[in-house]
Amino acid sequence: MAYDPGTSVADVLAGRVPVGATVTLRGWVRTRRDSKAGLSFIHLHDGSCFDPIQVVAPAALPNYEGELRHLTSGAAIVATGTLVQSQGKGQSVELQASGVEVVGPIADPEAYPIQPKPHSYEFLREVAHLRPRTNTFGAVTRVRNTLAQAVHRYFHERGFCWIHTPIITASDAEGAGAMFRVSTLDLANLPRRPDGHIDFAQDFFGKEAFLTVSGQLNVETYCLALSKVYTFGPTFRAENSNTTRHLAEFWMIEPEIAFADLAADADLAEDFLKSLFKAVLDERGDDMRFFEDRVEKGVIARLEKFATSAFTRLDYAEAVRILEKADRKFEFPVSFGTDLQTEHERYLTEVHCQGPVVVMNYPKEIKAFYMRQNDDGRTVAAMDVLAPGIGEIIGGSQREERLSVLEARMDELGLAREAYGWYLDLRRYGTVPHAGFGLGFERCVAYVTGMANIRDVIPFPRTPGNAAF
RNA sequence: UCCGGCAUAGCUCAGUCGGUAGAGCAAGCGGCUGUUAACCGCUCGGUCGCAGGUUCGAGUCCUGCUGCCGGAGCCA
Repeated sequence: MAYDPGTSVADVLAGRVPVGATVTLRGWVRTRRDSKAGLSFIHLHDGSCFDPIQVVAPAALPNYEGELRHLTSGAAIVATGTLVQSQGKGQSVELQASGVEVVGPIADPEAYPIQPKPHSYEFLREVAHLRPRTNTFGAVTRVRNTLAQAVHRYFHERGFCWIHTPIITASDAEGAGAMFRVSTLDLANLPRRPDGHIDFAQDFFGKEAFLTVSGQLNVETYCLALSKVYTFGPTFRAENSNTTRHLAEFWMIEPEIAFADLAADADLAEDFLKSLFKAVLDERGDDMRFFEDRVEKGVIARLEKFATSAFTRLDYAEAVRILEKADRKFEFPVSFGTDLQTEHERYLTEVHCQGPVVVMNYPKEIKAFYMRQNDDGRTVAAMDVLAPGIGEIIGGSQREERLSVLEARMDELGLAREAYGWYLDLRRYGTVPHAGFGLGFERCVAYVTGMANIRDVIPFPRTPGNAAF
């Protein structure tokens, strides 16, 4: 039998239910106001859209005195009635209730943490199981969902294949950051080899295993068979990072395209980001108006500008020249060969270009081994997409597809070729120029919503010292 | 990890020169009103983060610890 999704508040407020119709709405109480005219106004939300619907509960209802007049924020109710034009201001339609069932009352109203008032984000992180009931977190959640759907839609429509790269990796070839160990060994009684080292041969996988820090190396294998691929899944970094833009567990999107160079990679990044932001502007106008009013003035205009104007593209060397000529003192001096600091990225995006910037062709010394060496011998075909207010949102590169060049670079860096056997095979058998990038999904959500802290755009943030819930 | 800041009622905060605790909101009761961040009155609500120290006396000054927040580094 077909699933009946029922009627949502969004259906009603969007006009998909005619005035005069009888509807049943299910959700949670946001506020209740009483009128001695013999009725109560209950704002009901069900998460389907930003606005709640006003339910008018007449005092004549049998459970009015006993239950409805005592409803407080957070109680779960089922309201049935007639959809009518509102007699009051502030909403066009409302539900004239013929019955309101209290499904889940609030056990102790004084103890219920979510009050109809502004809360600090710090406090709401301590009640992360209840914060999705607030305006802000409802809006963030819907925007996050719209972005996720838009990611898959963008790639699907362009013939990309979604590759499910592993979460657990026993490959010691990642090198993108500190990793979380995965083990079933008894920590209190570790098996030892004769030389005293831990005997990982007795561990679950017969060798050391970790949570992935990136699906890139794995997804390259499918790229060199299916041409256009991407990953979208959780990744893990055990870095002791305590900032507003780092999480120990976050979601990353990593497309990889074959027969493509760095310029194509940058085109993809720009086109992709723009399509995501357009989707949010098209689908979540209600939530974006809230972010505009209460979170960050100007977010909507910023997104619109982002979605319609070309990204500035700069060579790293050119970026360095701009910074050297900048009419401003930096804490960290810039010169060719140094990595760009946060203050430099901010100057480029917020002052010099006043918009997103793609910085390309970095010195090879500050970039990963797999990035393709340019003909100048000192730079690699790497790019970062920098966004005003958030910094690096995308990092990508053309990959080194030439076996001898890749092996030489690995030797230079002291990386053991045996550990990368399957990765090097890709360069032995049918190698092609290919490129890709990684987009931190939460950074994207934070940028779109204007939320200042990445811990507030993921349901249950994991950071050093904190894995509650 | 480094630097800085903060910790007082369920929440957001005030608390002067060191003299034993305050407001708004929430919650409860009442009043008023087609209300909408409602309004008015009353009530309930505190081991001032923890442990020491100085002092006749510490929310206030000092030391240590813990937690949180911001910035930096690492990166997405």
